[in-house]
Amino acid sequence: MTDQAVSTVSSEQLAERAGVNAAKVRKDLSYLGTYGTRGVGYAVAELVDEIARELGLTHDWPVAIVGLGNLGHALANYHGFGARGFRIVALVDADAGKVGNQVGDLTIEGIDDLDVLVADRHVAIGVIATPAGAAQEVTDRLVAAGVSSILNFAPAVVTVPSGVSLRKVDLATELQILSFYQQHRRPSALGTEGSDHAAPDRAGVT
Amino acid sequence: MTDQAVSTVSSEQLAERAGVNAAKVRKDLSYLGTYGTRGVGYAVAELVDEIARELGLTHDWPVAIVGLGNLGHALANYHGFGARGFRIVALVDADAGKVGNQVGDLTIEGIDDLDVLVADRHVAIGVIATPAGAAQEVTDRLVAAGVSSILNFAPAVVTVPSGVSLRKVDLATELQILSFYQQHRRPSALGTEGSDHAAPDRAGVT
DNA sequence: CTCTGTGAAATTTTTCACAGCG
DNA sequence: CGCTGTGAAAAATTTCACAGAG
Repeated sequence: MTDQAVSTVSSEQLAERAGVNAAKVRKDLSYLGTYGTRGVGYAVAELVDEIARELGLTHDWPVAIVGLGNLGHALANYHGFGARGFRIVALVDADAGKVGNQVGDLTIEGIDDLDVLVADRHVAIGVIATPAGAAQEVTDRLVAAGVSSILNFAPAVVTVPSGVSLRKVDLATELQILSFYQQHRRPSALGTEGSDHAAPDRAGVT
Repeated sequence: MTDQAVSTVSSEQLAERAGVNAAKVRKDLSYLGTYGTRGVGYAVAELVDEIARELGLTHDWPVAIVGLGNLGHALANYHGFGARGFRIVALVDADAGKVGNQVGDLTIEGIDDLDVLVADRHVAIGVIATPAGAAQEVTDRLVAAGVSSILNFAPAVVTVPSGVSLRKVDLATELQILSFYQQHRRPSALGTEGSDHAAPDRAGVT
């Protein structure tokens, strides 16, 4: 909407785009302390700012990616990160054959440099894109080095100490969820603008 | 647990591994119609079978990946899929320079062959790994060709007709969620076995 | 008039707690 | 005994519905 120079938006419009109830939009935004204008709606620019602030996107979060296989490369090249304030500051791989290779602006570094590099560049978020077998060890090393948020793409369950945030993206799980719906496809479908298992995630707290 | 030849498991044990309450495990499993044995627990093999059946993993779901950039390659090479019954049967890209390239066992095919290929190989699930700009068009073509489930990795919102399942994995969103927790990090952390925003997804219905 | 902000109601989810089976 | 299955209670989320601000 910002791109389209829309200046204000109603809860009804936001609700339609998000596929939810308008009351929910208003209730949720009310928790942000965001004030819309009665009779008008929400100022788009203001709303974007307030949400960015609440999500911590006004801070700068240096990210390190560990594991430069296909997925690691995909993540390293992914433009969406920079656009939302995440700065990739290090690419790390255990394979000596990859160390020294250039990926975009960055050079792949060895896993032995992890400690130094995390400290020097104030890495806040570690992304695990290693094979499953290496995931726990890499996680431990990242945490030991001071990283407090981990995003795990490896198909392995890893555990972290209390106080460290952990999220896991499991590609196969996503397919399983689709498979579940395919399996239970209703004879007559509901919904207006298409189906919607696209709803975002739930999450617990540390 | 199957790998470790564990024969039975209690709701308490499952709950600990999943990071939830034991009563929830029992309640949830009760909806499956799965019967545990009182005083003993659940038979691992039986539970795995019943869950697989419920999720539709006993069926064979042919998958087509569209867009063979880094992410597409990562997905094509990702072993977790086959392990859970998803068979990748086609790789499609619009770039003539990529068509004919081999990735694993498959050869990249042109987007113009999409219709034929979806029909011939009974593709049930389409994975979008294209740039954002191409996502909606590719989705439309997949749907027109008969694909009824879409997993969208492109950083773009796509819409599908009613009756088609859609999920979106947004890599930047995952980072934003971590950033939110980092921002709101409690001075004293809770939880025993580490934090847990690793909780799975919510989902709506078609 | 329109559209927000929000108490209150409705609904859904989660947890408790315990009867009862093996 | 130990652990499931499940009503009932508790908690959380979502929706309703409307007073009131602009």
